[in-house]
Amino acid sequence: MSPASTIAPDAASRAILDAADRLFYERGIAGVGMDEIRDAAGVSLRRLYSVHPSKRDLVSAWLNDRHTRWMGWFTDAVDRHAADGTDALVATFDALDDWVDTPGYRGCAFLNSIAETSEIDDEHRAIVAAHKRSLVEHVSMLAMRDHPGAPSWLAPAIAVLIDGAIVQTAVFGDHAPITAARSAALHLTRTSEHS
Amino acid sequence: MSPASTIAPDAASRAILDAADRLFYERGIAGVGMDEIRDAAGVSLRRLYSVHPSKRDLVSAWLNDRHTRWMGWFTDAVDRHAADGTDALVATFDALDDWVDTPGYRGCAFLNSIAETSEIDDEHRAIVAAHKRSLVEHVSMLAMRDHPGAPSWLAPAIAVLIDGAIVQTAVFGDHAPITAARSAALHLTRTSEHS
DNA sequence: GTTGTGAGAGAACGATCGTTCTCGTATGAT
DNA sequence: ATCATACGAGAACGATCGTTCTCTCACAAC
Repeated sequence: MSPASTIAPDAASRAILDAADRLFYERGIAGVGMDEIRDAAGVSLRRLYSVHPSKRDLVSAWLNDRHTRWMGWFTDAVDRHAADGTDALVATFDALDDWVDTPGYRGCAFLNSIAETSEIDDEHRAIVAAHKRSLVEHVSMLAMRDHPGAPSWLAPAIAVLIDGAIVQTAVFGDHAPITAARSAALHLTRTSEHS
Repeated sequence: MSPASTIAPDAASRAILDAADRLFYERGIAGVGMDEIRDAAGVSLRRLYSVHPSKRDLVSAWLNDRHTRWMGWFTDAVDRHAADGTDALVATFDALDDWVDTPGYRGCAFLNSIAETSEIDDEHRAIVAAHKRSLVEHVSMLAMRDHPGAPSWLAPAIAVLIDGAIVQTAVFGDHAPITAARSAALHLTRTSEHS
């Protein structure tokens, strides 16, 4: 049987990362074999290993790729929800509301990935910590822009509410934690200035 | 070589659950083999399987056991920190502060366990959801007792802050998220009555 | 046309791990 | 004392999976 046509290198890379994203996110890293990534990406195992020499490497590449895509989506979604005058810090929870409705929602891929990392995998942990730091920094930027007089704990507290809402919605399967977090954020942004 | 003396059944059960708790929590469920549980518990594989017919069963038993022990510790720690007049809802973060200093802290064992569960494991998910519901209910009880006039979103928002603080401290490795969450909780409990 | 290179298909290998089986022995009943 | 049962020790089995290897063919250069 003749081999299937070879895909262009960059298209193959994209297909691999897309397959990794879908499978790793929905079933966990340990729950997906390289064979399944190969099948879903439509590449050969040989090609897969030539692009990512190990599963660890593939996971790192996936996390980095997802980081840029998720942060892009998040900042856009917050801007969109803040466009009608909603406070940007409060709008972060409207963005989360959209996300949770996505089919296959399973919480935060980054938190999930370190939770299942047995022993210490410094590389993956570092990527996850950088991602979360990114999130906290974006929230801080919004807070400094819209609430310059707010206490210094406001932005990190909003970030804590965001992560808490993400994990609780994954556990409970409903929007209630986001709704409660949004109410708290609304209250905090309205009453914490100059305190 | 003569076999080691057989341990009494209930002592063996306790040793198995203690070993499972230490190993599963520190290295993840998939990262620990039944052989290691056997070694750490000091029982034979035969006995281990006679008490828990499968690893799944052992994980369920471990989660249930940890649930009762963790909730007992948590409620006690909150009471202890609230004894000096600190608001009970705020004291939850003082309790978390103690926990995070524990050597080997790796965040919430329940959240970690569902994060690494590939596919859908309904049994474990149900235990985790029940645990988190328990936590939310305890916080609600404290809120109704000490802040009867508070809005209905206060207790679930505090619970979101608790879970967010737990996961962020695990990611960042410092107390900052707990400190910020505590400040937010303090502000919320002081200003949200009757609103 | 010949030849060399790169890659697809998928078998194979080695390690890990959940689970079961075998064997030998200690213990308790008769 | 004999025998049956229970159980510890640990080998063995089977499945899974990350990784590599082999075989083959397409295609480009000369």
